[in-house]
Amino acid sequence: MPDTEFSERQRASLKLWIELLRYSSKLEQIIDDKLRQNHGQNISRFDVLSQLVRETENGLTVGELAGRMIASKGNITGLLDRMGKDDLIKKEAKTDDRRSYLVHITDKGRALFDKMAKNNAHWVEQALKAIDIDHMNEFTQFLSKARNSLD
Amino acid sequence: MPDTEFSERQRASLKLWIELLRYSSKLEQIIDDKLRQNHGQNISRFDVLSQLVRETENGLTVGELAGRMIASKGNITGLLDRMGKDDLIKKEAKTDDRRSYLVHITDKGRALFDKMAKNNAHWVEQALKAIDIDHMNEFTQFLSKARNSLD
DNA sequence: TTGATTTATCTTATGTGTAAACTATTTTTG
DNA sequence: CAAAAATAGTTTACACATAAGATAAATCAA
Repeated sequence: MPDTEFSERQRASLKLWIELLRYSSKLEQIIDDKLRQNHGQNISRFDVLSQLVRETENGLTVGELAGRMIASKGNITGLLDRMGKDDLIKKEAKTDDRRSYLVHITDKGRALFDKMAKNNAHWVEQALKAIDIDHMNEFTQFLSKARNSLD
Repeated sequence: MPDTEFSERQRASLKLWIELLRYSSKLEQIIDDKLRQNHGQNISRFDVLSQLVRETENGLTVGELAGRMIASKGNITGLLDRMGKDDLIKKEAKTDDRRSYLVHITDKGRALFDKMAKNNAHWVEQALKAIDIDHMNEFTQFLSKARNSLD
């Protein structure tokens, strides 16, 4: 992208955008690799489990689950099918709305999630070890505000 | 993820990680949608073209191109095949190393890229309009340092 | 120089993401 | 109430990502 055609503000925006892409995709790659190698799962599956584990009693409908997922919402049907085959989640028909299904985490899914969450916390901490804790908190706040202004 | 099991540093790391995932995936989604709707391309294809446009004279080998890509490197063969069918890039056999291929951008690819880059700069600027320019630059520097420490 | 190793890329199989069309059900509207 | 619209989820087709293994060419080592 030849810089000369753009305004100062556009140049700064593009630089930030590219750095953000670079950093987040590298970080995501690191964590995704760890999850795959150590647990045979990826970030999407971890995301599904972490949403369901908070709603152990009631479960979530497919739509609610999709809405809460961070990374992606695409092909949730297929993702849940595969996770169902692995006995990590289960779906049950909803009685009051027969279009809808409730998704629950299984005991196996919960046990796996507990291990993954523990390891993940360690890997994330390692990946961010060069950043001091005050900068981390400041950065987190900044990102949260920036995200709200995206809508 | 129940917070109570983790140290303060782990909690801060996890929060930052999740905010970063949320923000960057939302931003990526916005830009990806724009590229798809307006140009029928996605970020990976934009990434390929932006790498090739800098090397118009000599082109890049498949491996060099994969190494420079920001988002992903997976299945570059298939991606280049599809982009070749759309006449956006072309591959030629390398004479001095017959295992290798040089990838070039075509005139059509360059014309498309110029339009995409212009629009993209506008969309990125819009998406980041809530952040003042000093914060952007500060944030960019921070990310750049943080990324270097990931290795 | 020959054989072993490395390198560059491709192939294959499978998992995952995107979009559009479709089915079944529920809700809204007249 | 009946027709129309909205909603929940699936299906299909295709694009793209990941990983393992294959192939061919280049390089290294004995």
